[in-house]
Amino acid sequence: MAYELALSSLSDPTRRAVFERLRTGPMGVAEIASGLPVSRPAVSQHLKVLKEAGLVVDEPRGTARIYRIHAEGLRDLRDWLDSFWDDALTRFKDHAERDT
Amino acid sequence: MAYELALSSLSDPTRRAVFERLRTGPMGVAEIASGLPVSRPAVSQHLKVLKEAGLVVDEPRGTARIYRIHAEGLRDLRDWLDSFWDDALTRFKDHAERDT
DNA sequence: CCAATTCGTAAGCCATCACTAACGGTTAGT
DNA sequence: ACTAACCGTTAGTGATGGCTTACGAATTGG
Repeated sequence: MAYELALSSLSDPTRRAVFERLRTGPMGVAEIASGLPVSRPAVSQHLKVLKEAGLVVDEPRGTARIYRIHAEGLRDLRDWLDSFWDDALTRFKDHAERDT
Repeated sequence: MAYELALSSLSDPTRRAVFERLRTGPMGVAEIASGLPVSRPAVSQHLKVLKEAGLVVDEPRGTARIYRIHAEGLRDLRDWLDSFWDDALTRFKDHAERDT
């Protein structure tokens, strides 16, 4: 039901870069921005989108705010993709049965 | 390596509608357009994008041109998503071992 | 209490993209 | 050969969205 948000969120290259940067572990906004060719506020905006899509979670840590990947947010998208394989298999099966 | 194209292609709602319309089976452009709130050329443009992303294949059939889903085009995207689960599991494992 | 650090937000600019309308090409049938 | 059906492409327009700069909020440490 929420795979649309995950798709639109991950469609942007910079946002994917932010997301993949978190693969190395949780970190703050400034640390994410360093190493990316965009400003810190831009990263903050991207994180907001990723958070609304359920792909990241944040936690206050002093003055900083630590972000980390929330892989569960990808579940709906994954299920949606899998349904196409099921359809493809069913269609292939029907096609095979039609030849008998 | 081509999951970026699949993501950007499926990020558009209308394009997703076109893609899901083909779930019911192969059909022509006019048939896809009927039932969608956009014009036929718009559908044609979306199909071009989906084709470049390897998500659909087309085949001439008289004056018509039949499109159908090419599920294999989703494989790279699927693999990419799965890699995040692997990372999540590894991270969880490391976290558990740290507590021992 | 004051200064420094870290971050989110608002405003504005610019590029990208989806959409329509009009045209041209190709095939099937008479 | 002519007509009809089906489709792809182009040009132009309007809207969406990402980026930067500037500002304000919250917390830590001296």
